[in-house]
Amino acid sequence: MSSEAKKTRARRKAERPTEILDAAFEEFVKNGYAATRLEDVATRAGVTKGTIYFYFETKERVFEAMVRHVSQGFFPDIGDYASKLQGSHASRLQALIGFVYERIADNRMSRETLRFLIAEGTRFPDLVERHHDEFVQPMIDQFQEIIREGIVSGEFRAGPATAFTEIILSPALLLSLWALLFGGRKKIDVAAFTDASIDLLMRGLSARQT
Amino acid sequence: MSSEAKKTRARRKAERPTEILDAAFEEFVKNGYAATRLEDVATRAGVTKGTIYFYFETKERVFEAMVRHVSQGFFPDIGDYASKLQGSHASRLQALIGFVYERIADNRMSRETLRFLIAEGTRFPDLVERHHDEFVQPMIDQFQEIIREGIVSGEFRAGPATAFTEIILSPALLLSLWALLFGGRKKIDVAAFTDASIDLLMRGLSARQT
Amino acid sequence: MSSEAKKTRARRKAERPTEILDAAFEEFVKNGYAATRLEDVATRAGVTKGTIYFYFETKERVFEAMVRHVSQGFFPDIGDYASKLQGSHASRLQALIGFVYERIADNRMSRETLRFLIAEGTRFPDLVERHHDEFVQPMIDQFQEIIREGIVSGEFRAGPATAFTEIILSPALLLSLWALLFGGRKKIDVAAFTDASIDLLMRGLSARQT
Amino acid sequence: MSSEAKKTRARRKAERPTEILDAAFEEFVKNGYAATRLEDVATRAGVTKGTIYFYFETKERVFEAMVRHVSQGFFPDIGDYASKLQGSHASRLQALIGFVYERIADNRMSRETLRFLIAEGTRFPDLVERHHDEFVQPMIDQFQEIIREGIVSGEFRAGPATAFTEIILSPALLLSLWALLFGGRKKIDVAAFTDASIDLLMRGLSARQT
DNA sequence: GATGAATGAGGCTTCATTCAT
DNA sequence: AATGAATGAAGCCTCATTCAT
Repeated sequence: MSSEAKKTRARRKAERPTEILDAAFEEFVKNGYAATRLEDVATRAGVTKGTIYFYFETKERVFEAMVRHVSQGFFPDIGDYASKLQGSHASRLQALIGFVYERIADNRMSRETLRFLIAEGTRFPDLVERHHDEFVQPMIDQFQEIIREGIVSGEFRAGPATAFTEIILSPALLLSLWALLFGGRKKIDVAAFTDASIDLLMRGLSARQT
Repeated sequence: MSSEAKKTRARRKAERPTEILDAAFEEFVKNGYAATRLEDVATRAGVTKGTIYFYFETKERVFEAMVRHVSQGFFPDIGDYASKLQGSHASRLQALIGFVYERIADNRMSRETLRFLIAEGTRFPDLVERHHDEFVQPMIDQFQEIIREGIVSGEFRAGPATAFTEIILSPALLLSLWALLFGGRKKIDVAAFTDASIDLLMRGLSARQT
Repeated sequence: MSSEAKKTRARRKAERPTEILDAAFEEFVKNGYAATRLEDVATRAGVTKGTIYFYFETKERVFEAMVRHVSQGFFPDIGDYASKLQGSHASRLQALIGFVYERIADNRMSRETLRFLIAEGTRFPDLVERHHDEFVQPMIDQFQEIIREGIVSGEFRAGPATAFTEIILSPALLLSLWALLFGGRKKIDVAAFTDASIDLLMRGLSARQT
Repeated sequence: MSSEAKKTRARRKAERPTEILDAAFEEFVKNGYAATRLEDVATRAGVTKGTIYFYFETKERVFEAMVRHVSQGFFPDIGDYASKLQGSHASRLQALIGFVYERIADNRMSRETLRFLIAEGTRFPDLVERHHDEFVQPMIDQFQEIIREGIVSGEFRAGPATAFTEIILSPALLLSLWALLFGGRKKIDVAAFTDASIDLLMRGLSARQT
């Protein structure tokens, strides 16, 4: 008997929505929002169409719930991580950049969520808004804070880029987009790319010449 | 009699495909590939459904032709522009970055093309491939060349980032994505952002401390 | 409550394909394959368009299934019938000819199936093949056998026609075609025609002068 | 310069309708009435769609004209042929049967016309009517006459089949249908089949035993 | 809770027909 | 006479959604 089969009915029931959303993620990734059939989602989740409608009102709600569901997974605790960092502001910034690049840019779920937001953002503006408020802005704020403190401490210079902390995220975005667009064909060495980005950014921000 | 009606049949015919593709661009931007009805494209172009099928085989072909059509407009001559640049490598690099950021990142057609490629790249892999070969790679090559020469001349240092010239494009991508995702809501001052990016990048690349 | 409405869902479902195929037969007879709209088939069957597509993949599949469906009805047991025949070979042959002429040539479903095969055989070659193997060839074989035995027993002469048993079927075909082409306008008395054909054929095959 | 190109404009013009109908025949044979596109007919005829509409009002008229056109070719003069026959009634009947079987049953145009009439007879009842009156009935009448005279002269017996002269045509129909249905796959040796049919029929009709 | 048969609106595509040139 | 661009009605097929069981 499989571990799946061993589960109690109550336990299985509680997991149904999650299973559906996981299946939805794969199907929406494969075909995009409009071209995905709820029937295929159901099949992948091991249920039937009707069951999906028991848990979700419409296809749009499935999509929204799916985006929320996968969003939880890939960025659990940047605040947590940031608060535990030690050392100079420069080293903390480096660590944070590395964390973001590897946890986000190089993460399939994060990447495909970005695709969903770009592709369907017009249809689902709330999703974009939410994503910005819950993930993007806090991330920027973390960087902002370290940089501001670093300037105060004299490690970083107060250049114009400090007004656009987003710039620090941009290489990560490029990494994501590259993967979304060129997939396996034009691979970028994430670790090397991250190191190069950190080198460039740190030097650009630094108050002194290394 | 409208100016449209005055045109000869032959002249009208020659313009029809372009008119259809322009209309297609607007409709695909508004709704995305799948949710766009060719009937609406036709109406916007001032023709009927059947006429579209006289010029294009399928909806997919319309989409592909549309992407190719708009792609021609927004990046006519980066090689041209680059070859005319004078002065130090640093100043030439700055000029090129400014050119790219303003002509591409801050251009609606370019931006929406990026959305098309991200959203529908899986369905239209040839389009992505083509875009890479004709636009992305040449752009990277231009930057590559200036940087390499700048290193030889001693203006730039041979840091790890020189192996990932794409990084220089990344703030421009962020600019594009920001516009695609947050549209009018969270505006970024393009000029100031460009200046900040240039400052950061130039300082990061520079061989000496300013 | 109609008797239809009383039936359980499961029972209704089991009958649906048959109901659809019966309706399809009538519509395809009325308009031919291409000019028949699946919507009309649906209406006649008391369902909607979508239901047809729940049971059949395409219009072509509906047509194929319809031909198979009606084919089952009109020729249940020629082998059965032939094996039960008694008496001289001549009388057995006569009985078999009568059976074929009345059950097949004078049967609307059989006749219209012949029209389908002639009209759409190019588009549905498998249907023709199948029809030949399951109905035509076995029928010919039955005649063949009786004639061969009749020759051995001295009842029939070994003329050249014994190599073309199909000839015996030809008056039946003419009967079918006449009905298909001239319908009610130029009626042929089937019984009299059958008798005349039998008379002619039997005399043509017979070894002695009557 | 091809012989085609040498023709005067006036001469070519006079042949246009014929060329169109010849092309129409081939296309209608290939696809059937409904599935044939006038555009393809035009292309095959070396003209454009508009030209067809210059000569014919509608697709239906093209089809009707085409059937009439090909009908003229394949049975020019059965009356002529019959009137020239010499010898006994039996030998004249044999000759006529042979003529019909070889000129009609074994003729592609005749055969495909039969298919057109069976497939589209419901849509074009006039065509069927016309065909019956101009070709079928005269043919039957010819046979009728010879047989009647043969009975008077004592060559044929006055069996029931003499009331159904059509029977004599039935092997020819079978030959046609076999070709229409099974095409090249299940070939019948026309000459041998004709001989066998004649043998069977003549013996069936004959007043004496051979 | 779950199923899956049934619905029907909607969109892509085809093609006979028209008509300005 | 001939062309071929343009029209628009029509039909196949899809699939989100419903609901009786």
